[in-house]
Amino acid sequence: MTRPLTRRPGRPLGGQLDVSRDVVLDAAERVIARDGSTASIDAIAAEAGVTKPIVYDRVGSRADVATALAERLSERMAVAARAALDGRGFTRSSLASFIEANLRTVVDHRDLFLYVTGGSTDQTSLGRLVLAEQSVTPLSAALKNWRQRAGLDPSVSDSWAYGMVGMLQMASLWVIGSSTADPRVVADQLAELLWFGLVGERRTD
Amino acid sequence: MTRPLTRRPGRPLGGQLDVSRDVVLDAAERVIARDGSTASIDAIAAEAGVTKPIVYDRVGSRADVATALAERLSERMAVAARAALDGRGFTRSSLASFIEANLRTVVDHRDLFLYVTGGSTDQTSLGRLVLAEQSVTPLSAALKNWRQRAGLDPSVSDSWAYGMVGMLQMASLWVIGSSTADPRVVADQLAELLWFGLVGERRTD
DNA sequence: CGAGGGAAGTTACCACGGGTAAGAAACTGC
DNA sequence: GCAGTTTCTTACCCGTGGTAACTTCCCTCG
Repeated sequence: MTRPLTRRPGRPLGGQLDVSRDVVLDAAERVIARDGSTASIDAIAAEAGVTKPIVYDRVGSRADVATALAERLSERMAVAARAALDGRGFTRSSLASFIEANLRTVVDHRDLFLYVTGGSTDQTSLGRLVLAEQSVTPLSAALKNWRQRAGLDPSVSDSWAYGMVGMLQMASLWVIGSSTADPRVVADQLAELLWFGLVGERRTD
Repeated sequence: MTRPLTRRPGRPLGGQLDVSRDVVLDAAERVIARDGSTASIDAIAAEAGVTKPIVYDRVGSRADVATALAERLSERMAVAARAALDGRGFTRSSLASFIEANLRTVVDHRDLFLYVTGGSTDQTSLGRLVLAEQSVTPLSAALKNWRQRAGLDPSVSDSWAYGMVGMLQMASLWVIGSSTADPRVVADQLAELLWFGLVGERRTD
């Protein structure tokens, strides 16, 4: 009766695991930061010290992992944006700060951003929409609120929110990939465009 | 000496194939339109009546296929945009037409758009940048030219071009996925934003 | 006209990633 | 002590991108 050379399936000898959903997501972030945005579920599980089915149990499929990380990233972006605004009113300068904070957050989490906006298996692009909506929804609400107070047509809020988020995402991608684009300058130029429009003359609000 | 049940590798009996790069890309478009944006290389090859290595010989890797199709799509968008403008000057109304033409082109080629902007294997998102640049480059040039003539700072052209393309892509994605968003309305609202800016009062250029 | 060599394409294969099924040890309650 | 459940692992399946091996055609050259 020889012991098999390789262990057969079965619960290991150690006690109960204490691997929460957040521990798995933390591991995912670490491995993405270390190995890039192509991190596999296996690698994430290994980093968390567990195996693949645990990831599926605690978080879900790869798309679910991406969505969960998207929530973290957009939350971080919101925090940075709030810190940059810091009670200032809605001005051209504060808009530039808002954009710059978003760009810098993406630069600081380069591979996480790429993982989240990048490839999944099936409907990748529609998955990207899911991420975007986490930023779009509050932005749309803020725009609608502001337009209503100002006596302007609030129905533009959705289009504008999607458009602005898309603008930010593409600018982030550009800044990430280009060595010449400076976040501060890009943010200022995009603020110029959004604030005054293509034909707007420069004012000093 | 029995003949093997399955053919071994080897050149087939028929004459020379006449499958050009464009034939493969045509097949790719058909299968994407039929089966959705998750079409595999195998499926593309089968649709073209050939096998996988032919696709690699004529076009290249999956990323190369996506890039080639991106060229086709952006060319089609440019054609539609030119037709929509049709010699009109640069006005708010023509801007709306330009945006609407782009949105409608994407809607008409829904799955092709998703294939092209969607998942590849490695650096998906950076691949998306490659697609975007096909639209960004001419747009940036046009913006720079126009700003210079108008005596305005032309250095914003790159930021603005990337931002506008990102805005268009995200709006397209939204329109594709939403049943309520109407291309004409969205285009008009985005034109409003881009033309006058967030705080611009409405004029009637 | 026959042999040799490249060109052209097919089959078969590999690696790898997402996702799941089967199974063994450890707890739990009686 | 012992059945039943829980918890986790190993092992597996399948699809896809990408490539190697190999066979046949065809053209050229002696």
